[in-house]
Amino acid sequence: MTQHTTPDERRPANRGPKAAAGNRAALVAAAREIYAVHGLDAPLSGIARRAGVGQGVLYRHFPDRDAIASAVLEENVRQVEQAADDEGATFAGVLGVVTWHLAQSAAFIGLLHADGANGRFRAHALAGDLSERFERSLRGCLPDGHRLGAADAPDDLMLAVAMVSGAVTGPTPEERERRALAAWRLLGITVGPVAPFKG
Amino acid sequence: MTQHTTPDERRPANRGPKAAAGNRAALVAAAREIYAVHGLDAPLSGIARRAGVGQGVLYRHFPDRDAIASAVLEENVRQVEQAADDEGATFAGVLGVVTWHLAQSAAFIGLLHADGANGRFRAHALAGDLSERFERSLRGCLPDGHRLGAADAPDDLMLAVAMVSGAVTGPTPEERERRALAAWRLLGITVGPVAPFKG
Amino acid sequence: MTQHTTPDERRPANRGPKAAAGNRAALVAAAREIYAVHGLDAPLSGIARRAGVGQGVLYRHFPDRDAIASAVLEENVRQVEQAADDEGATFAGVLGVVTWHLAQSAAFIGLLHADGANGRFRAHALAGDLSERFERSLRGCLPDGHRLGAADAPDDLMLAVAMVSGAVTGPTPEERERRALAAWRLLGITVGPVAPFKG
Amino acid sequence: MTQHTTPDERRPANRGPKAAAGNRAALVAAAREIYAVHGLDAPLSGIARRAGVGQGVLYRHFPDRDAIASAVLEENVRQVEQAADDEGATFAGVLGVVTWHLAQSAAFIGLLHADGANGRFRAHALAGDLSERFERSLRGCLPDGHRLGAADAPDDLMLAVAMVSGAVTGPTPEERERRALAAWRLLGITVGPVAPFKG
DNA sequence: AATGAATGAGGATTCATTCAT
DNA sequence: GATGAATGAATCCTCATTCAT
Repeated sequence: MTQHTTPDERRPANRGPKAAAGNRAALVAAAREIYAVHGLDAPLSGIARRAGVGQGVLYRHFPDRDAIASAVLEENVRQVEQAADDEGATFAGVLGVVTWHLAQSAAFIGLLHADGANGRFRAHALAGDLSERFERSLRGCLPDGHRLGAADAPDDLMLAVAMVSGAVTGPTPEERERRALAAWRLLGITVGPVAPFKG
Repeated sequence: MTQHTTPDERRPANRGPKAAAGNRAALVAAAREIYAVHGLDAPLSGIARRAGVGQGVLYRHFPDRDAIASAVLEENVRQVEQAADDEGATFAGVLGVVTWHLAQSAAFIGLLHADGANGRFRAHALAGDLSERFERSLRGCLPDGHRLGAADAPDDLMLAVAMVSGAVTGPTPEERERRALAAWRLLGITVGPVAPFKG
Repeated sequence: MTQHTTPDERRPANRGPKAAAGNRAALVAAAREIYAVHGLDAPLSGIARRAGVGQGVLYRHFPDRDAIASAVLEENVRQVEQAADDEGATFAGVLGVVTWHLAQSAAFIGLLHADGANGRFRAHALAGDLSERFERSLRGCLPDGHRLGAADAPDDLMLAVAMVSGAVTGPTPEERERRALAAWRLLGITVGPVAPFKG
Repeated sequence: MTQHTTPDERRPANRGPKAAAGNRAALVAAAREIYAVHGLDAPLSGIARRAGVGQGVLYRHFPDRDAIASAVLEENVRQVEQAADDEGATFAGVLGVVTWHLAQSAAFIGLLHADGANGRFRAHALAGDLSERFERSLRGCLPDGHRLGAADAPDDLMLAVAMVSGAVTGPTPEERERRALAAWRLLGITVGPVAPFKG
């Protein structure tokens, strides 16, 4: 046994290396959509198909299942960071951005507090890194004296996010947003306008 | 000298109909343990193996994947019902039982507000039924004027449970209990002793 | 994502557990033939196909690639053991049996001195065991004073076998037998009739 | 200010035609090392990577898998030829060179008597050519009356080489050399110093 | 009623080979 | 000429599900 391929006939066109960046973006976008519908365990082949690329391209860009999930999450976290770094950023404002992402992407945050306990996501370096970046951004705009900033309960901030995130279910972004807002309200936390961060 | 044609190796003995009930229980127990370790997507074969029965028995008792998950959940819900029906039951007391189950079984509740949005559990009749029974029990001991019983926010009760449940992560029951209690505290809800219901 | 099967239509008949032993034998036979043609790296799927069973059956009987290779080899080794254990067995006679197996199965012996150095066969417990059994049988009928039994060169016996085995190439059993006999002759070792062991 | 449209990221520099010969040599060297570790079935991509060139370069120089293997072998054969052509060359001396190559490169010789029977190397023109050159060199210094030069057994020479080669296994060159020498000894053939040919 | 083997579709992953740049 | 991304077929392996015994 030496090989196993059959180059065969004609190929559907090799769009060349130029396509690399575009392919990566397409894969992340596809993954986001697939995750929204099928969850994090969705077949990778479906992601490649939706992105319109071959299976191999997916593996070239993302060596394993977690890599692509992290890439999806990374985009969310970056938006939150930008919102938090923005001049005049307020805690409520940033929470609005967070809430928007929660509503858009069922997978978001779920990843952040993933612990592998139930075998889902083997928290690895990147996930941990993202989680820290997310927390740092949020904590950065926490006003003095805010109840989530109590010195003797340092976990409360992320716990609250986890609670809201855990309550976010529903088939549509609208329904998820509604539930997220209700959850923040139950916690007595004020949230700004729910919207993506626009520079 | 029982049969003289094909001794047929040796079967582990067909323990007869009497074993049926025992098998069912063994399967549910096995499923609970497997779920705790491997999550809800664990191979069904592993459940049968741990229960010490053949694959066929699993299918005899539970037609599909959800059926066994529901059976596991059913036991949890029944305990909550019993706690709620108990004489002198208090809301805080029942929440203590709920919290105990949350801490024990990562799967619990997660199932209750599963909506299929993330592809996990195709909410079907049984799950819906369990959810209703759970909610009815809880609401039944909600004292007048409790903040989770506001007439204009009927969803708040289950939303709060979902929030706490969503925050419950961690490798050990102890850690999960700790987080659950912290979550109830953040919500300002008083919880009684965390323990299983003992008739 | 929960499942991934589509039981679909009608199945090609489940021949039932009775087929188990037959299937195992068919797999070993198929593997032997496939190995002869395509080498040890031949696709496992081909073995299953030739045996007329599903892929899963192969994996049920043989957990990994080495397991089936060992099973093939085991049959060869057993014949050699029987030949050696036979009353009136002579060294030359046993070598005749060994030579017959060498000529029949290109894979045989190759496995015995596999060392994984070139990444082929990860010598594992079973392979080691087979190798020992083979050597023990051979050494058992080595006459006193035979040049392969020199006390100060204990490796010579297996080395000689490896040399002959290494020289055995060729498309047909006849050609391989011819070369094997020529090799023994070069070594100055007398070999009995080349034939399988018949009890 | 060389081009102003698409700077096109940054290519690792096209080192121009002059690099071609160097690339070829690097590929052969890389292949030799890879083969030693991973065997002849090692991924071609690994060879290109180790050589520090793109995949395309490999295909430019070597149209197929066998081509590169042959190129590796060619270097070995050339050394043997040089040793044989050297003034005052002796059969034992050339065998020393052969033995050195056997010990260094597990792949060597294995290729020479490859016959495709075991699916490894589809003996093709080049391999056949190399085999002939190798045999011619060896036979050229065979002294009259040497037992490997018997007129009625013309195959004995290459058969002996194949036998020794087949016995050469082991993780280190030292171990392989030890076994090779033991094999020659069993054959009663005298071998000169084991070393590469130095002009 | 239980057992556990068989089935085979599905998903993961690897790599030989092509080809735009 | 070189680069290395893209392609996708092939293979591996797992499991849900059926069913002979």
